[in-house]
Amino acid sequence: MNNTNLYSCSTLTQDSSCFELLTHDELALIEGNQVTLEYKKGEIICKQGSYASHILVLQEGLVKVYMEGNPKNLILTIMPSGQMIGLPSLYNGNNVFLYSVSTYVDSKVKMINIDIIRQLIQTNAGFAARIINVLNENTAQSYGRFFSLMQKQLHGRMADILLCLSQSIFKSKTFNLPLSRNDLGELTGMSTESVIRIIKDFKDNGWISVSGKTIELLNFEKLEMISEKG
Amino acid sequence: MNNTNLYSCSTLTQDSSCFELLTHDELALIEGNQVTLEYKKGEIICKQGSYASHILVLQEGLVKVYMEGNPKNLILTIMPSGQMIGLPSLYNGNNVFLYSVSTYVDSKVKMINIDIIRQLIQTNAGFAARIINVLNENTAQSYGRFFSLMQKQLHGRMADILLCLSQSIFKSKTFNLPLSRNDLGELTGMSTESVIRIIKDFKDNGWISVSGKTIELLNFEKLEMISEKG
DNA sequence: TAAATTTATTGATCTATATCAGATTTTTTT
DNA sequence: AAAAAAATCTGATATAGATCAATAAATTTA
Repeated sequence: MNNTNLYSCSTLTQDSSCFELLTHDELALIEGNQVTLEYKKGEIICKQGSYASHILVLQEGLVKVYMEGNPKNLILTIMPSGQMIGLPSLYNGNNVFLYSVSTYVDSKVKMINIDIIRQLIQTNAGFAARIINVLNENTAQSYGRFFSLMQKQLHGRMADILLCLSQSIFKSKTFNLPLSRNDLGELTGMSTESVIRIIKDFKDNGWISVSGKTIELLNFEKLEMISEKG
Repeated sequence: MNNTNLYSCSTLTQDSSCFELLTHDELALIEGNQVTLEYKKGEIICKQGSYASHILVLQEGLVKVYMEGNPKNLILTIMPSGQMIGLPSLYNGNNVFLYSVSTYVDSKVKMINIDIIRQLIQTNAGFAARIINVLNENTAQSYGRFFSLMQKQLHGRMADILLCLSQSIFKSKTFNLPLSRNDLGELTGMSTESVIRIIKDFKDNGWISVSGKTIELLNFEKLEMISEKG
């Protein structure tokens, strides 16, 4: 079975492609019912449980999408720019955000009135089809993570996340990671201490190198093997 | 936060409501590109990784939707009749089933050509909107389960599943459960032995009664408390 | 620049839950 | 109905990974 999607921490598509199919008038409708806001690093863009009046489009930045738990949260996904956030709230049953979203770096977010999006879905089938694609890509990604978190042990889960960060988010084998060890724990479902021990272990084995916030993947094959074996 | 959705093992909506919005011609198109098959208890309806040529509509029966793992599978959801299965494969990136589906009881499944569904989505925006609703309901459900499995201990997870089976699937506090202890383990992410021990524990405390395949929930408040506390 | 706070790290200990092995019971097959 | 196979149950043991506690390093604030 093709495993490439299975360790994803994020999706790949630039979701703004949804808007390509809109007419001039429809785009104008969106422009008239939208605000673009700037958020500083660490700020909360939307809060789980709050009324979802808008769909978010991340124009610039990097955010985490997470469910709030006590004492630990669960990070569902990391999203780079281009992604749409909050689509599950289109469903009338969840007129509330299923998750919270906060920024890792300074970010720019376009917030589009959710009723306008609902209206466009009802009138422009091509647009609706694109939205379905985005939702399905997210579903595929989240099942992959679900499986990874439920069935693999710490090393496999950490390998999954490192590979995904490299391949899907930063698209480079070296990247500057604005996540804390605690965040990595909430992403991989392990304690902060375990994150530290496993990263140290990968480092001691020469599979990655770490200096400050910069991580470099030195041995992809080995990491993929660890991901595979669980 | 409202927690009622969070322990769901399944969704609630009768998804066939999607088809209400189709015209006579569109329904005829579906009828012409569909087969209805009967499956015996325990048979596999679709296999993870196989080419997804059809969307499934469960007409009668009860199935499990699961990801195959070694040595244990992960049951994503239990689906009663009325539900559509395989929608994530509408996304061109996954023209393959993300999961396997097999029956718990004799079942009847309508299999609709996936290209016809794709076509209807492109031409009938109301239909597309209904599909989006179904996808979003599934997403809400799967995030709830994700959270439950990742953050709760055995007792909380078992309470979640029992409450969900009672409320969403069987809609009765007494139900005949065609799942084995092993299946319950794959649903709650625990070993078969742990399933047995926790059920025994619930029984010894008088919160449920078990005889043969029949389970009765005797103390909802207590089970909800256990689900809440994790 | 110093003080305060947050984050990262390490080692020691603990515990929830898996694993294993064997005994019953139930179901299926012959 | 007997035999075989599968599922359930129980107790004993093992272990992956959490938790705890204390230190060190890095940020932030004053």
